[in-house]
Amino acid sequence: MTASKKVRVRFAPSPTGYLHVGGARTALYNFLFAKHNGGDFILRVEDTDLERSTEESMKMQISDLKWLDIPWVEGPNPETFEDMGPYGPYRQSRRKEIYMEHAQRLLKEDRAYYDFRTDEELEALKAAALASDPSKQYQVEAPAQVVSIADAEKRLAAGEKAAIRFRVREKRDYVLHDLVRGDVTFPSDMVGDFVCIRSNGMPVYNFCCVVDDALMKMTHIFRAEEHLPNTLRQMMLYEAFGYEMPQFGHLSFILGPDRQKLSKRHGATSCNDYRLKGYLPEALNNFMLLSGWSSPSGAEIMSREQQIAEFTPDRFNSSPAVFDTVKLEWMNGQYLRALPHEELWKRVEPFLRDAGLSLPASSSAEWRDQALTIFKIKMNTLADAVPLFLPLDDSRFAIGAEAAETLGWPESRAVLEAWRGQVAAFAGERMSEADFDAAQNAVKTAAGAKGKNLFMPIRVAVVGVPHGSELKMVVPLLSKASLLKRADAAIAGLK
RNA sequence: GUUCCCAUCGUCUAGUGGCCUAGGACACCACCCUUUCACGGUGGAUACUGGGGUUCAAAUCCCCAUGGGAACGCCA
Repeated sequence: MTASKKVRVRFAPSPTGYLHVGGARTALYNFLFAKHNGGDFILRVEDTDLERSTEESMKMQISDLKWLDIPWVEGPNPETFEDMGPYGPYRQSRRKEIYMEHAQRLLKEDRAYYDFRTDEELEALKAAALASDPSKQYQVEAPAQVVSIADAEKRLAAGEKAAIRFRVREKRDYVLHDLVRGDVTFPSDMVGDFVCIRSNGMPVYNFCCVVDDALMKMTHIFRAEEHLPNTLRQMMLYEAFGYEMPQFGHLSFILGPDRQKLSKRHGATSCNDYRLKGYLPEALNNFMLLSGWSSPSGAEIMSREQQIAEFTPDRFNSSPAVFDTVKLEWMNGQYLRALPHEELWKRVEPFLRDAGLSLPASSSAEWRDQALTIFKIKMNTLADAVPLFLPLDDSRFAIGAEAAETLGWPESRAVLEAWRGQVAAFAGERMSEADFDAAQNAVKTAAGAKGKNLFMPIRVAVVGVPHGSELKMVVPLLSKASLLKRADAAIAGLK
């Protein structure tokens, strides 16, 4: 009673596509809960749906979990995908014998029975029941004469198919002490005799879930709210097996802006989508953490350590949360700007490479540092780096359409020509900030322009557009030859 | 239809009977910083779904209504 067991929690996705943000949040919560309590976080693959589960999906989800830095100590090895841990196998498709043994147990104790009825027969029963009393919810019941185990085995051996159904016996209330919702009372007649093993021999979700959670010694189950009504069946199963129930906590949904459950038609919903869009896993984690849970300290941006330290289930919010991508973007910008530049470059670089940018000067650490200093201010996602770095690629440089107005100003010609002259006269390879200031002053005097009439044309002659980062910061990133070519292009664009 | 869950600014949320003329964050607006755009800073506008109770006192407890959602599968 007093000696508390080691906390064991799991994330149990079904591998039918990418990892969804809702699933990722569930994984995160379980992981943080385990860490907070010095327990273990386990990954179990629920692939009993042969139709939809694929090996490929499992690997994608594992990859997403790795990207999010949510590691598990038992489950498929993240590299080899082979089971690791003492309670395996961790894929339900490989645990069939275990489920069958449990089903046999239920059969012997008359808590379950073989059901040879066809779908059509069951349908007819339902229709008849509804016809006699339409106000009552129809539930499947055992036939008056259940086939004996011995007879059933003979018929099975002869090739007939039967499902194994759990027998819901007495009518009474079941009360679940939910960690998120408090006490929830389910009347037992909310469900009929439900299938444990399909006639094709595959066990069904609620059955596997109980067997696995019990055998894998789970102490707590945090899962999505949609499973709440399932819990009644699971409670019945725990009771029939005599297994101790873990503590449950049913998390509220993540919704789209239309307050419908977040789904593909809302756009980006998988972690992979966000990875591709240039979101940082730290930011996505932090954001998911805060939709459905709040920090007792009121913190918003939280380190992993702080998250673990503060994570307790009494902070769950029982109402659903709309996934606010605008706030996620803000948060990503916060994380991104806080990254050391070497690290930020490592993350930005693949996006620049994928965009086909050629930036020879980026081999210099100093150049990278300078470029990130000025560009990260304008970035919220890693992908935002592409249009920012693009003008630095000589082969991609072009005078943008937004430059037309600036190039039409009367003093622009004088400014551009003076600027070109300054660049041409410059003796070094790259201007420093001071060099640029001096050159700009000279242009100011020569062309008699000041304010935006001065620097906007120059900016056009540097990056191709009139708005952007501070010139004295950008100019040192470009070579003299490059600046010269650009000035020529701008002059050619004059009215 | 039956059962279950949920209900505070546009959004994420704080709030567990008096500290609430309801706090924070994003977004929005204004101003400051800034020779542009951003970043940053300061300030502002905006919410307890409705109705009944309980109580000296209710965003907080109870009931009803309304609205939203889920489950009711040999899907998970």
